[in-house]
Amino acid sequence: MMAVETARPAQPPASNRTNGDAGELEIPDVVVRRLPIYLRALDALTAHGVASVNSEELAAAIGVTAAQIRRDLSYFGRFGKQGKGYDIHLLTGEIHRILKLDRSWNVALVGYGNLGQAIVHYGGFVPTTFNIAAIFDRNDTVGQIVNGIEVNDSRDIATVVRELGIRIGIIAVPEVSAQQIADQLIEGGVSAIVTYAPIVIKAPEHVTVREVDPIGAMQSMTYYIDDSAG
Amino acid sequence: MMAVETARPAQPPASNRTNGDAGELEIPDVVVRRLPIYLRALDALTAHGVASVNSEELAAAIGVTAAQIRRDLSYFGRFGKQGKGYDIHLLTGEIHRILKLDRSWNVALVGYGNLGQAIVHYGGFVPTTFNIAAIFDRNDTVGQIVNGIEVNDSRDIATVVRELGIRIGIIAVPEVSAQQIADQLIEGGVSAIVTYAPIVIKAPEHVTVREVDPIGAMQSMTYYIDDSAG
DNA sequence: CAATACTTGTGAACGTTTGCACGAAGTGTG
DNA sequence: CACACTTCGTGCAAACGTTCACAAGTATTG
Repeated sequence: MMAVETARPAQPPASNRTNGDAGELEIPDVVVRRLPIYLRALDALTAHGVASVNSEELAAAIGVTAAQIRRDLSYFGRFGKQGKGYDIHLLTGEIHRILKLDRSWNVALVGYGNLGQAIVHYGGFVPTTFNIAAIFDRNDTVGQIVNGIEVNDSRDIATVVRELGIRIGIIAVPEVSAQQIADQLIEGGVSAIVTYAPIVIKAPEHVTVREVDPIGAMQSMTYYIDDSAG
Repeated sequence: MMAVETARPAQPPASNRTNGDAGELEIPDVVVRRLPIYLRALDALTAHGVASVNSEELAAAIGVTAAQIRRDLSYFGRFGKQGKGYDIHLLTGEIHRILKLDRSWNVALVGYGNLGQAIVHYGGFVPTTFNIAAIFDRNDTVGQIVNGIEVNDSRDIATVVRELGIRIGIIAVPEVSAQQIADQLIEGGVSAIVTYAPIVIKAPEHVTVREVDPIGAMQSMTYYIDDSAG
């Protein structure tokens, strides 16, 4: 797939670089986006019973350079050990902490059509990290009970989201209403949005938007298909 | 969503830069990935009855700079008109041609679980551009007729894909078997793969792989969520 | 415990991508 | 048809991201 993402230069610790000492560096968004990939590779290694890994091995597993991995991690601290590599358990923990994945996040899903249902029933959600805590739709699915929660009317997004303190939204509705849904989510206090609608969502600075766009991905891949041969 | 993509420095026309004249320039993959976004914005404008647009307006609609749009398009030709802007119909046609979207592509879908079904029933497929021509699965869905085509057994991927001359594959299966599926698609002659499985797919140079990763997107967004308040 | 081997973290070099700013080319009006 | 206005396409420079290469630290072996 492909992503059109609201690029963000990173701001979290953002102690305004007083200089000298250990002034928190500005962390590129590309780096932040790679951390989940490292996490997956580490999980796979753990599943294979490996306990330690060096940057070269990890790089080979992911398909990047070892230098990139070392540099990426160095933005956040010194997690490796010279002559040895990285302790997988420790590194996994550190990345979880960095990404704030060492807690549970409630998520609001808007749109309970084919796609929304596929998302809800997706088993791959890391169980304790993301938890679909509210579902919204407009049609006859409203009122239906799914996974123990009731499908709400889309009109109540802002209210319900605010009540539940939800900070993450997933938009799985047709493109026409996507911007409006985004606005309501933001009004409700959401500050991270994953959208499947193929439009550019406008959002204020402090809201991160990531677009899931398989069609765009395909459209850009055909460029590379060598069609000369029959 | 988010994408871990096999970055490709572009190679298509790739006349090996003899120099001087109009030597086809090496086109950055970032640029190619932005073209579908331009296309969507242009479509939206057309739907609003607009016939002509300048780089500044287009940029505002997408959320990028006007210079970037002009530069991106300049890689492929001179589609604008000074003092006037771009003719939307013309530009749309050019981008379609560039991305080879001025024809129909058959696509193979592997995995007919919740996700696969959502993909098949997704109305947003530009009707004539991408056409799901083969579906594969392993379970009891094999033999079922969907949209006029039969669900095939995953074991026959390479054969069927080759017979139908399919060049694009979508992987919507659990992660464990994803690499194996990719291998079979490639064996069948596919050279573009969109995968929803959260693993890094290994593929030869000439195959483009784009990963659709909503979970990764969420995991990286939590980094930016300011959780200090409430 | 000295010598050898390994691997990190990072300064500096490099390559890529973005944005500025302006000449050239077009439009439109009186 | 001359002049004012608009907007593209692009040379150039700055910003950004990646990779090289090596000093410094850690492990291992005889």
